[in-house]
Amino acid sequence: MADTPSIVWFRQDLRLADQAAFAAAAADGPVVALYVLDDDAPGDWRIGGAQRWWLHHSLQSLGTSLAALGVPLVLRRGNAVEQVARVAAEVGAARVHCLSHYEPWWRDAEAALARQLDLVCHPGYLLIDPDAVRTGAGTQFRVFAPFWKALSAKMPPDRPRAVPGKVVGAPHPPEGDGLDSWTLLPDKPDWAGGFKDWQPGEDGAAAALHAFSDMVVTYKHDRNLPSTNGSSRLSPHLHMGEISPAAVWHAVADGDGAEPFLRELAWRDFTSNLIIQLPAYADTSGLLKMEALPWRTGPAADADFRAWTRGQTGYPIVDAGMRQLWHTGWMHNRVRMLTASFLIKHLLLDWRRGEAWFWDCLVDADYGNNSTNWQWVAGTGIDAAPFFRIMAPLSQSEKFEAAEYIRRWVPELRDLDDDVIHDPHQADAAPAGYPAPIIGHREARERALAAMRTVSALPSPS
DNA sequence: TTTTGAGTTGTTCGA
DNA sequence: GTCGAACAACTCAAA
Repeated sequence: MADTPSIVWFRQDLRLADQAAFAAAAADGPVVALYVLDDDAPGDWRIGGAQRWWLHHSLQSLGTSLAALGVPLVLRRGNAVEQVARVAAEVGAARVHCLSHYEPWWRDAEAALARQLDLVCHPGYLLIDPDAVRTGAGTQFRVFAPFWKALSAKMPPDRPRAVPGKVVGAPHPPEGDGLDSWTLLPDKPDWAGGFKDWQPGEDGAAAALHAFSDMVVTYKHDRNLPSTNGSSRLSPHLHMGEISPAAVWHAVADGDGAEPFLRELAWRDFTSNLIIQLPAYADTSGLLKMEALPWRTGPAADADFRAWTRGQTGYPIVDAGMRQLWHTGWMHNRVRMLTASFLIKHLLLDWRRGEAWFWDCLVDADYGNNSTNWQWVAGTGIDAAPFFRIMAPLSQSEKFEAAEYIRRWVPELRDLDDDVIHDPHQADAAPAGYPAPIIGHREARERALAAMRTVSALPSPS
């Protein structure tokens, strides 16, 4: 064990258990723990408002856990490459350990740092190293089904490792910022009051996994019902790396009926594969000809967008979802599809506007997942859905039994019966305070189909 | 190289 | 009410 310290560079891996970079640094000698808030490198995809709330609490949790081991968490703000290099110079670090991350700005940062110091990138954000899942031709997959087949053949992942038993802090840790000085929490107004059911941090992640492990059996069915608590709600914990996907896999894989959930877990891996192949996927259609779609713009379109963000479209299931998102930083997955489809198809607004809104509002906002899912709904992605798949919000609301969900998030409709709450205007049951539908379903559907046809008729640019 | 089968999550219409 | 067919066209992955 050397006397010179090593740095653990934390990013979306804010945990101590099954954290290969932390374990490696602890084995190397004295440890300096570092987190850098870099708002410039990601450009428009800097951490959004809701996730900043989460980050504050997760860093607080990590800092407490590290302090108990005698290692302060050093906080720096600015260009990540510069800050990591500067701290390495300040403490005379021999080496920097981190987990690999796959957002384009992180891949750039890792490459830049590797040129100027001894950077060791460890696996652990995904179930498996993206390089390890390949087609027969040696390329990375672009279709989920064969990707899943190839990935699951290499499962299970290694058993998660415990927190290292022996950790020594560096004798003279560098100065850092105070967490409060970053003002990650909302102030005026404090819109995070509805976030109180979340428990960010490694302990909260473990508790969420424990709670979910009994529900895996019913996941396949219940996950589609917004009124039912059938989701894992692990997404923000996984995004922040408060728990490893390997730990999640092992907690549920031996139970009955685990496969549907494990497939969802593997989607994180798949979307990381996609953004490695297509780094600009959040900004550019996977199908180039889709860039010619005639999105609505102008004041009327902007007003419709505002109505969508505020949950004032007159479609109860859509409004319930958008309000849940605003109040809790999370939205049920079925409703994410419905609200996204509504923005894109019914309102004919560019999918990137919705993507950016979700990015700012979701505590689980993730570059690969968010872009892949929006492009899937839009039909612009490389895994394009058929253009005629236009979700019908009213029939989906009935099919997936969303009445209680609507009552919870659209209190104006609280007193309506199940048979009218999905479409109160049709039954002439809407109370005065609830807006009329922003557009009729049939009319919207036909407009969307016409718009899609204009690009389908075009030759595909090659 | 060519061929073949398949692709997360749907909706509408008409028999 | 239930059921099957139609809704397009393209790319990917593997044989």
